[in-house]
Amino acid sequence: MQQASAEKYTKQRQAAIRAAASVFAEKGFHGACTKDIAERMGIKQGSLYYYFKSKEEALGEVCLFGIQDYVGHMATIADSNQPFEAKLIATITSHLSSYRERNEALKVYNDERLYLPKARRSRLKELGSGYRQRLERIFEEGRISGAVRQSVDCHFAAQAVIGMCNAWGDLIVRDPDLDLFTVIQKCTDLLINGFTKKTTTTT
Amino acid sequence: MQQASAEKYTKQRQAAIRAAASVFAEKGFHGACTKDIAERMGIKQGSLYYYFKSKEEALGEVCLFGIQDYVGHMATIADSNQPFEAKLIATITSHLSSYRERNEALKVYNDERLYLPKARRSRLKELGSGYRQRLERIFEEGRISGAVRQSVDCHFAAQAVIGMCNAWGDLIVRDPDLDLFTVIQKCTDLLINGFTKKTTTTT
DNA sequence: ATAATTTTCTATAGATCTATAGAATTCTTC
DNA sequence: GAAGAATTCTATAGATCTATAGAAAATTAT
Repeated sequence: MQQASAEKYTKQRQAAIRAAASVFAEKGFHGACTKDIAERMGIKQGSLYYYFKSKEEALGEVCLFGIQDYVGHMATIADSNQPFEAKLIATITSHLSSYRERNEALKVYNDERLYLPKARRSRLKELGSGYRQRLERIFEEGRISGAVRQSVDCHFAAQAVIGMCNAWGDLIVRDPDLDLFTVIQKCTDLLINGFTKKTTTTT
Repeated sequence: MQQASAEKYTKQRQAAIRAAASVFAEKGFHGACTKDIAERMGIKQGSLYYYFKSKEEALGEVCLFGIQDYVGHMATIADSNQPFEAKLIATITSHLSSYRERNEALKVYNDERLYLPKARRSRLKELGSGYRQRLERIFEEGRISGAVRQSVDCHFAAQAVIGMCNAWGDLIVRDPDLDLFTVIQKCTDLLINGFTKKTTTTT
């Protein structure tokens, strides 16, 4: 009668995950009720449990869906042979594109993932810290190759990029007319060159 | 018998607000229950309603408490006569200091304020957008005075600073041993000079 | 068409949570 | 130490929400 838990990604289950993402994004995990999610799918509350064993499982799936895309992307970027600036741009592009495409799930990942029980969070944590480590590594390599200033703290730099992307992601989500390409350009310029007037001295 | 709603800031009420901040920060608004808050104060659930008319009022007070400090600070900074860089440093210092001092309330403001009903949110919104506008103005003035590059988009720059401060705030909250002064230095350096190698040409 | 499988429905137990009322206690002030 | 005010307590109504069981409907395979 029940199969749920088996991680099949049928079209229906995708729809369930998206519905959950949408409701969680709007009302938060605890604020949302399973009835809302079911209704957004056009089914009744009880039927939702055909797709998820529990409300928490739904949250877990949404979070995973929210990040798996750009986290996967990061592995490719980090392992590529591009110079520092190209890697940075690729990172920002990937992150901001995700915001445009699956902003709801991403918001849920950012805001609600801590409400998951530890057991369910571990996989996410793995992915998240893999992302951060790779980004940090990019900065370290950039420093070695001379593209990044010596005084830059790689740990803080990575955190800064993530923070900025999330802040700009908000703008992107709020204003659907905002041109993604323009945003990416502005952002990378800011990060690479800083605010103040400088002149490049190509090393 | 009841006086609650009157906005008295007695010591007890401050304690109530801090207790609420602590619980909301940990469990989120909907995830927290009034019993948790009361227990953290050492009183029973029902007694909490002596201090707050409702759970929502508690959230509102916590959010206000979380930002009023550095929002107030911003007015002073913006109106002062310092040059651009000094204003930027003062902004970051104020923001990050707030994270160290009242991180719980600040986290609640960031994460939970959207769950407030519109009526109660308006005052917060006013404060928040005042902050943002002043910060944007600082960048505009900096551009006029020549301290900020022409290609910098002030709207995005302000958003970036806010996003970065919040991301760094996370680090500060997570690691209490982190020296605030060091963090502020690293952050401002990153913002002012960017990641890549440049040489200053003092205008 | 019949059987088997998948999906959805209804109804509900069991749990939890907010807000209130009114009594009981502690603190102030004269 | 008695009167009045402030604070906390107990008990509860009324509401809401999750998860489950088992019947019903829809879909697919034989």
